[in-house]
Amino acid sequence: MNIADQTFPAVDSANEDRAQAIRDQLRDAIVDRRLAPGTKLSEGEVGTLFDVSRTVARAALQMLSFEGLVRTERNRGAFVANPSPEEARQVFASRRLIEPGIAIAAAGRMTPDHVAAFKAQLDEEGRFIAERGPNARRSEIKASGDFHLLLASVAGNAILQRFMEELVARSSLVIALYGRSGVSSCGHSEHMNILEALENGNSERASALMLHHIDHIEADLDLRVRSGPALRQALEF
Amino acid sequence: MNIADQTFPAVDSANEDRAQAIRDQLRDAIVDRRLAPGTKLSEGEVGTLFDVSRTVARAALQMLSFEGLVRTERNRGAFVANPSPEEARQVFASRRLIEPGIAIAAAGRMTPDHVAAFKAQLDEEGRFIAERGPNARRSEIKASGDFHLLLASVAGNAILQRFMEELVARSSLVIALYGRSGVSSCGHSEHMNILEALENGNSERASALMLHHIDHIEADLDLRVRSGPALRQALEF
DNA sequence: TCGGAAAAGATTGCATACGATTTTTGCTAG
DNA sequence: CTAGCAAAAATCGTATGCAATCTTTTCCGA
Repeated sequence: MNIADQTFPAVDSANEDRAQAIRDQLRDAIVDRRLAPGTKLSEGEVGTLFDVSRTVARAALQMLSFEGLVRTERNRGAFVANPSPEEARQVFASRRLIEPGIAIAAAGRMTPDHVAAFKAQLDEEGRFIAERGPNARRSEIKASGDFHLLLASVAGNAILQRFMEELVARSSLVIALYGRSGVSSCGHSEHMNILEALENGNSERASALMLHHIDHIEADLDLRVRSGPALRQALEF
Repeated sequence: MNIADQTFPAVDSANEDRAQAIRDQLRDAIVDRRLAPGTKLSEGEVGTLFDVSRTVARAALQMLSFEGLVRTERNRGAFVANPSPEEARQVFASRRLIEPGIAIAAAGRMTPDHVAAFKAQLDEEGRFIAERGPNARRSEIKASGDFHLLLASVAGNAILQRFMEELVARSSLVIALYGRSGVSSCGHSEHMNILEALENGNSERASALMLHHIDHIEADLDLRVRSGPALRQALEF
């Protein structure tokens, strides 16, 4: 897949930082799997696509590199990250550590508005599952991640929220690379159970359900190294 | 305090990214409190000090801004971060969530080499506590943070390790702003207790001790807003 | 035909230049 | 002497240019 095959909506929020807007667009594209792992993101190309100079494009790529979504090699350029199985395990180990705690924090802060937001989120999730086709599948993965991000925002800790954004984005990459298939519908019902526990203020149950949920997501991955890892890395795929 | 009052050793690791080297130097200076919260870090000044162009200096400042050590305002510049009490609470809430888990992971991976490294680390910590003067106090805070970073490295999760680096650095800022005084010697003995539990492979105890340790550090802070928060912010101090 | 070296091309790293925005300075009127 | 405004200085945001490095192509000899 080539980045030039993609189209990006114009960057509208003019007053804000342009680099940040470009980063957001690219991140969405990566998380949505419109940009496959390993895709080269050259500064010039990104700059041309978004109609900015290489300076700005470079800044956007640097941000993505900090988030672990892009890997940069000196004098070679930036590529959509290609997480190794080990990295994948670490992503999920981090989530197992953090998300149950986030669920507990969120359980203590749920308002009716929050509940409504979750319900809307889960509705959308359900719609995408009902649909078929690769496009719906992408949206489904995205929506599934958004549930976790919504939870993090309710928890009210900006630092953890930012970290979760990174972990969810990287999880999406990992699932793209190592996912088998039929996890998502199962994940949907788990999300609903978690919301139920949150509504009831049952933080312990929400936390436990979250832990199992993460385990289930990871269990759906096939983290065995496929060919020789050296070969795989040499071929950059 | 003015950044120009500081001196920075020359950037030696030539082949590596210069921006990264500058970031490391600046981070050390911030964590060591040689650069006080609120200090302006202008691109030009940083560039001149390290003998690079503004382009490189800007990249270094952008990195620090991602780590939360520097706050940048559009068209105004970069300043050493001035975390609010709320931010401070979030930093420690994050640490309470993560570090006990890191202690458990580390307990299962301790080798004799690790134990030796910890002993050396604690020795150094003890030396700085024995010394007096503001310089020793700085080193003491730094060494105390290094204990937590060493633990994170033993835990073997690169993602969590990077996150801990951020949290420890931000904690140092918070302590600079809101710390009372006599925590560190107490912290030293707690570190030794944690190491003992780690050596014995008693992960539960290490985890519990870590949690209490973080509570103690936070309890030593005075997070009441001093004057009107708006005024304080307006004065940028 | 194949292997390898050299040249051409592409891309990054970095410095510098210029317009835009903010901050400071200095002057004038009250 | 102070308030307010205008000009000057400083600083940032961004584009662009050049050298260094990497990649690809070309060409030549075996």
